[in-house]
Amino acid sequence: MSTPRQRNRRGQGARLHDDILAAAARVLDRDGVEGLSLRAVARETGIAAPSIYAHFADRDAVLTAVVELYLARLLVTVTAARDAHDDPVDALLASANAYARFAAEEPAGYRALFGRIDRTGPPFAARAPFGDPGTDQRDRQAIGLDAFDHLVEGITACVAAGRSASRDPFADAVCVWAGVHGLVMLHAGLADFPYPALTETVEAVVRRAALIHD
Amino acid sequence: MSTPRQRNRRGQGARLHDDILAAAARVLDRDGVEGLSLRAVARETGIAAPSIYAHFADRDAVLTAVVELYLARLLVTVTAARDAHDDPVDALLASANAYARFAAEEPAGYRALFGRIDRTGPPFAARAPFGDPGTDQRDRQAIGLDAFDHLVEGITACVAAGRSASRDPFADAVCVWAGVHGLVMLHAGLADFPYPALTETVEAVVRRAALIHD
DNA sequence: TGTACATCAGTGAACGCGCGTTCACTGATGTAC
DNA sequence: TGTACATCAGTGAACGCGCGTTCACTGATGTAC
Repeated sequence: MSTPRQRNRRGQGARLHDDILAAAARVLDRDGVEGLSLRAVARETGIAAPSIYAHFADRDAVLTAVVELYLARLLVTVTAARDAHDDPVDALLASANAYARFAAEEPAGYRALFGRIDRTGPPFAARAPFGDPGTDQRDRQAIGLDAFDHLVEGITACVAAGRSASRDPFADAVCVWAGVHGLVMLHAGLADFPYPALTETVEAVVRRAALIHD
Repeated sequence: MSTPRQRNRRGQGARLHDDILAAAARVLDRDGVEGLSLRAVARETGIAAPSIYAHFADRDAVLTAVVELYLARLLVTVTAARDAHDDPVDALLASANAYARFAAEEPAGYRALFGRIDRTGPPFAARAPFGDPGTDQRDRQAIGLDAFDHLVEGITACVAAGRSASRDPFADAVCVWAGVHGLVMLHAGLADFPYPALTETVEAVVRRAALIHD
């Protein structure tokens, strides 16, 4: 951003927060997580680097916020795709495809998501697979976990409809997730490979991993 | 490495090459690809940073060499696991498990492998799926591609033995690879999750993706 | 056997860079009287 | 309506750091005579 921004009016300072976030998302998408420096974000936003500190504690806070934003958008996309179908198999396939397409469109964000979750707290391990939504502190991992719970429920719904032979929806959800995640990561990390079409491959992976029949 | 090394005798300078490589592999394993700086490698080796330039052109060359070493070791491991079985299904499952275990043991190396291949030339796209071993220039990607060809052949062997319903071993090999890759990457990126046992999950993923029956 | 010398393995100091972060500041905007 | 002032949004210069890389060098090892 070479055009210098004009300063916000009084009381509108919070706007810069969102501008920084949007700029950071662009930087992440363009240069990857290792290119996401405070100075790069400041350049992209069109401000001086120290201005960021009025809105984010440090570089890490910016990265965390970008990843949270990405995760929230991903979740909305997947949920919308799922809710567009009544048939549980269609819903499962549609959400998997939405997930894969979203991740494939912004691979750097997707990679950052998993790189980030890595370094944070215990809540994943602390929660039992289906456990305890009472003491749920709604942080990023909990949101991510909810998404996984949705996947488990999606497979369970297929079983209930007589369309899946799964006898352990949790374990099979791990297989589905691994397949889709792996597909996305392969495409992102190894772009020059004669892959079959993404959509068809996602469908095959999900059908097989989730033991869909008929 | 706080103990200063004693210099090699004349004619033995090439030893440092291997020492640097081994030290770089340790650094990669410990600090990840972003921690693999020339100075960190020099510290780990017990030499001054400029000494590296006698053996590697630049930082990138060190990283490339480490990744090549990693890939070569991975290939040996997988091939050995495969060759220990006569039954084609057993061979397929064993090689997938060897792959996954190796990757899970050195996740930073595995990640670096895919991060590296990314940024290099066209040979993956240039080669047709089964094409043209005549003009094969044997570089790193070609080696990686060979590994993928082995996977395709493994599935083909299962089909020939009447143990797989695959009608497109290439496409199904992509599914298998994605599943195993995804599993490894999930474990590496999101360690705090109540995964089922890795070996069982790998086996389920491979059986389903490769359409193994009986 | 002794000595002068070439070679080789490796070093220490220095460079310029981009980074995260701090600090004291500036100048426009709104408000109290 | 005018003016003094507080507040707010944002800046510019500077810090110390680790980095990749360069350069001229050192000192042990082997070799020619």
